[in-house]
Amino acid sequence: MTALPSSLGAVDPTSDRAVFRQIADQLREAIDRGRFAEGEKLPSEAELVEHYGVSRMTVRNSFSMLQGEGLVRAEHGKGVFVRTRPPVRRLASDRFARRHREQGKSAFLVEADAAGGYPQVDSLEVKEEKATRDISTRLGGSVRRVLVRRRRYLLDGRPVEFATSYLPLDIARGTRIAEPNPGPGGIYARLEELGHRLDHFDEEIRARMPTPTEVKTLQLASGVPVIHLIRTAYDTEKRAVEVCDTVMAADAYVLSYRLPAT
Amino acid sequence: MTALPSSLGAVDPTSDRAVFRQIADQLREAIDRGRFAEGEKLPSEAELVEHYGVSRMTVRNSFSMLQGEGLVRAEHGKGVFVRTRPPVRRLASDRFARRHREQGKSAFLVEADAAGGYPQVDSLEVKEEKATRDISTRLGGSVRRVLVRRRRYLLDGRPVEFATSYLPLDIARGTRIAEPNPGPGGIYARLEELGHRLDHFDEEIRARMPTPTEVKTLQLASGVPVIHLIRTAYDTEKRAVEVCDTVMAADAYVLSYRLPAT
DNA sequence: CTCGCCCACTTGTCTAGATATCTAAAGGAG
DNA sequence: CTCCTTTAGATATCTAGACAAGTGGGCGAG
Repeated sequence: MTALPSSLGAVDPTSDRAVFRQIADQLREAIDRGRFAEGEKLPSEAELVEHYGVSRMTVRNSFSMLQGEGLVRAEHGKGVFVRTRPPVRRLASDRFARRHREQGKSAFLVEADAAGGYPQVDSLEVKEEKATRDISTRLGGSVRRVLVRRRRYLLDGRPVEFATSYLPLDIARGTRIAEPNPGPGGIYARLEELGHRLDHFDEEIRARMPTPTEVKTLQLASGVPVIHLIRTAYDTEKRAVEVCDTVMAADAYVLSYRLPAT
Repeated sequence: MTALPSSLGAVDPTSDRAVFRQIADQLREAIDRGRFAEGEKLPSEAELVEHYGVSRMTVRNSFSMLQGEGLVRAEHGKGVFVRTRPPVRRLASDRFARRHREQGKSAFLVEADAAGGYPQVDSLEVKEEKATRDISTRLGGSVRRVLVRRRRYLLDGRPVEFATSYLPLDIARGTRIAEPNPGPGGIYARLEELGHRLDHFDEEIRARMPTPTEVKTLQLASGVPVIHLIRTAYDTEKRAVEVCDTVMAADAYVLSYRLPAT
């Protein structure tokens, strides 16, 4: 029973609750109560082994619980730290409003400015592909090949969002939309110039754990889910002119919508 | 190298990638390819130990990775199974439309009917409490005490959502809203009868891993995040008349919004 | 003083067990 | 036939230790 800086309690080996859960409970509560501040290092495995008189695997099991809950982050060779919350991006439902496009800014830049962060876009890829069944359905059902635009957004150097846009070839081929940089106001501005006046967007939102690919692309810590948003843009002719599939680091986003009560 | 039903490959102990990751990769790919169907049992730990020639902890480590990704679910004494996706509830942005209230149905029942499931509401609790700073701010800043309505929603017997509504006392006290069953059309219908004609709702959406309490309340499997939705209802006088804090099992929901392009 | 090596400390990975508990099916008592 | 017990097989928990690998500070060579 060494004197740990936080003076954690003891565990009851005869309890129904597994020892590693009891240890996790105590650490969780200490974090919640602020005994360990954001970014602060927790006691090392060796210290907890000695304090609780348990095996190292038991302590590691506790840490892995807390990691799964997104409470802590382990750094090889350094220690286990209380996770810090990154600055969040607030996505308002008016982010695609025409008035923003007319100022020549893309939705991402508008948001980043508001949040005061430093925005970047990378891994830009533009090409033609065969549409999946799902994308084809969302685009109206008769679309076979599509123009695909992939890009990753970073805020203050940290990747936060990975987006893929799909557009019917008869609309996008040979236009500025098929170029890496579509120009001021983004592809929505170009669509309107091409005569597709936008009417509304449908957004579908899911949340789930990331795939290993997404963990790499978004550099996600364990215990951080992703928000999966699929947006379909419709023009005033009721035609679906774009599907945008977006995967966002859930700890970096708050989505915000306004619904009429009528 | 026993003949496993799925004939998984071998691992390379000299590889940079940890053995338990390689095993997890192979199982993940087998699941993705449909070699193991939804709900199907994976090979037991003992079988994989023999197949790969590794220790049991290594296999368990692989399983725990897949569990964290929400891909599989372990059942004590039975085995490890590919997770089945529950029926999802699609929450449309018109779910609070007046026309639904006027039919005397609450939003949850309207949705459940559409999905063909069997809806239930339980752990109903109605009482007065001191407002937290956050709730007070959302209700306009000057509210000290609030009426609190807590309830849990179940679909086909499975808990899917836990919601807490906060209403200013000067609006709700002594009305039908303060009773466990607020009557046809729910509390929004009562608010309108009380002269608070609803104008719009603001919704804030986050996704994160559940707290231990939420895991219990929603009976969440590991690797399932929650969607945290905070809705504020405004009447035509621009007054916030209700804040509803909702935690949903993310694997049971798809949220859907329609945004005007203007 | 600076650079590079070494060392202490940390987490990551893996082994080889032991015991507990849960499940489901088989078998025996009534 | 029904009900209880047994048993095999499954996961859950825990121990004790080993080696690998990343981090950062100290120290000695130059």
